[in-house]
Amino acid sequence: MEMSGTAKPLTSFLIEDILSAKDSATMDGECCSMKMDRCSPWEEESEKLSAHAYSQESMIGIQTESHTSSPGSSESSLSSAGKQKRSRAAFTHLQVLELEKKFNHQKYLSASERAHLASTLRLTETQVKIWFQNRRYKTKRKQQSSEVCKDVYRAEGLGLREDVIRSSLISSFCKAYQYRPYLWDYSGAWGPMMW
DNA sequence: CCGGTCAAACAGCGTG
DNA sequence: CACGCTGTTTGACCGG
Repeated sequence: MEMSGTAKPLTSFLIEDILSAKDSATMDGECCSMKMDRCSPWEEESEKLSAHAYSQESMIGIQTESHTSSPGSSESSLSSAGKQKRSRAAFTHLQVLELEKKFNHQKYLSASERAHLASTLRLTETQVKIWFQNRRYKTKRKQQSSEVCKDVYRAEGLGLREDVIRSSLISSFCKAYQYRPYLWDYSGAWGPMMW
């Protein structure tokens, strides 16, 4: 497995900038206990996202202690109590944004980069690892499906024009990401590539 | 309320 | 053993 491992730590200054500006007020107070799914600093700005992030009240608080960054041990707390419900943490706007930025820079992280990113974002290393794993898989699937789409549309029998193809792709993209505005933010990878 | 969609977490397997 | 890939499960959101 080749790790790129050479990209500059673009994340750090961005995070520190934003955290120092926005975060110190909100995040340190009620979230110092580090329920990671409760620590969105964007609460007042994005009702949808915060609703998503904070609706975890009803969920079993399995994951809340998990960012002591001992990967594998704390996160899979299904085991501990036998059969607790799996908790599904909703990462904050900021966390996803920075993960996306990092991902656009490099698709693979070395262990040290992952640890650094995890601590910067106040996630566990496992969460970062899984996020990158899922992200790579999603990117791959999206590429594959968009290629299939193009192939289908380019089939001569259909006789569809380029603008029809484009608007179709755009509309599906819009639909897919209407609730995740942060995903519009990046300029790399498969963003422009799709059209 | 229901079905579709997204995404975090997980399981299973392969690789070095 | 750690990590990756792939597919699945699960929980939350949205629109109809």
